[in-house]
This record gives sequence, C-alpha cells and structure tokens, in this order.
Amino acid sequence: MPNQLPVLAADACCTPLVTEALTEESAADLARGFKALGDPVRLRLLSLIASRAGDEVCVCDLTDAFTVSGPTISHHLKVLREAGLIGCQRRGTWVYYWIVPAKLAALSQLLDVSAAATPTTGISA
Amino acid sequence: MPNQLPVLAADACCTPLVTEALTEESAADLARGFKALGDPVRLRLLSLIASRAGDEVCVCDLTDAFTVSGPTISHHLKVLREAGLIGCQRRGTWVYYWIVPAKLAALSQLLDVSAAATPTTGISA
DNA sequence: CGTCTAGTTTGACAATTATCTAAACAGCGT
DNA sequence: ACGCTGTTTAGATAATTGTCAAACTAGACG
Repeated sequence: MPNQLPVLAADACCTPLVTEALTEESAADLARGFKALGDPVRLRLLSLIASRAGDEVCVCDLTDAFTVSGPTISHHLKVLREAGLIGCQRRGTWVYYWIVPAKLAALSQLLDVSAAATPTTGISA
Repeated sequence: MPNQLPVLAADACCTPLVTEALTEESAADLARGFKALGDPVRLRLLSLIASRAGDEVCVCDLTDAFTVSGPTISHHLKVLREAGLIGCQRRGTWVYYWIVPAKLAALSQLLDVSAAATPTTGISA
C-alpha cells in the first residue's frame, strides 16, 4: 500500500552552495535527495511525472516508457517517494503519482550558482 | 512565464523537468551528475569548494573538515571531477580545485519547477 | 642523490543497490 | 465468490559503491 510519506520539506537548506558551506546534517539530508535523482530510470520517471505538473500520472502510463520490469519501476518510485520528491495515492485500481515542487525547488536552489555574485569564473580545466 | 534570471550557458540541457520529458540519453547524462551529488561527503566537498567561488581550494584545506581518510577524499574528488562538476590543477606541491558553474547551473535548472506555472500544491493527505 | 610533504592510485572488503522472478495484495466486473 | 488486471512486496543475485591501508607519483629542498 503506497501510503504517502510525510514531506520532510525544505527543512534542510535553501542557501546556494556558493554562499555557505553545508553542515554535516544538511549535507546528509540533501544528498539523499540527489542520490534519488542519480539514476537514469528515476530521473526519467520524475521527468514523466513532472511534465504533467498539476496533474497526476498513473503508474500504468509510466511502465510503458521503460524496458525494465514493473516491480523495478515500483521500486524506483518508492525511492523517489522516500526521498520526498513525489507523492502518491491509490484511487480504485490505479495509483497516481505527482511531484513535490518544494523538494525539487530546495535542491534546485542549492545548485543555483547564479544566485550569488561572481558571474564569470572563467577558470579553464 | 518569463524566465527571470540570465542563465549561464549550460552545455547539455536547459529545459526544466516540468516542461518536457527527458530522453533516455540526456537522462543518463544528467543522472551521472546527480549521482555524484548523492553522497554527503561529496556534497560537502563541493560546498566547501563552491563557497570560495572564483577562488580555488587546496586539498589540504578540505581534508581537515572530514573524518574520512585522505584517499577517500581523493576518491570523492575524482568522482566530482569525472562528473564535470569541478576542475583541478596541480601547482607545485599542492593541488587546487574549483567548481564548474555551468554544470551546476544545468542541473539546477533541470529541477527548477518555478520556471513553469506550478501551483504549490504543498502537502495533501 | 636522498628525503620530506602533498596527493593519488591500487587492491581489498563490507555494504548498498538495481534488477529479476515469483508471490501477494487491492479493486473492479461479472 | 471468482477471476482478471494493476501494483507492490519478498527473496535472490550480480554489480556498484564507500572506505581504508599500503604503495606509489610529483614536486620542493637540501
């Protein structure tokens, strides 16, 4: 039963990396989010769900887009859910998923280098 | 909606997740970046490097902030480097690291849900 | 040359993860 | 109640990953 987990919303950090160094705790929390994104299947799943923002997506619409088995999709959805990136609800036969914008925004902001000064750090590798 | 901020030139992908679903290839590419961020030590390393944006950081300044061994730090720096998130150069005795803003910006934008009209649905039971 | 310091590479090991098949569970329509 | 479809759980396995100690490389300084 895919019960929706409580969203541990952007409690950790909203400050870009460039502004301030992370503490150990917030790093652990945020890394959990990025780790969930660090798989091609999960990233595409999230992408498919997010591209219907406001709306929801049924699992049956997702599985068709992949070659991996159903249980594998289910597993990846669980990882995304436990990372707080998506929410879900069963309605009748189907289970619907949606994104959690706040969580995505928190991760996005952390990487937002343009938020701080120093627009051109043109150091070449 | 109008894009609010001038965007650092991102090499691979500029479109937020909410706008368009990812292809298999770009998902694999981007997932590599997120996977590199999906570890607390690496995230803190990046944070320490990025918080001196424009400047560089010597490895010796990084190791002190961690309890893990030197080789482990070195390993994580390599992962970040191979993900294209940081660059490095040896000068004399020391090795200096810096962030690659464009790469961070690309990942940040991908998660930028505010770029599209998204009702902040928040937490629903 | 020898040696010291800074950092990386190698090799090993335990822990985690991605994936599958098989089974269980949850609703719907007879 | 029974079967059918959609979805998750359980168990197993192969691959990946995080970590360390030991060995190695690169440069500085006598």
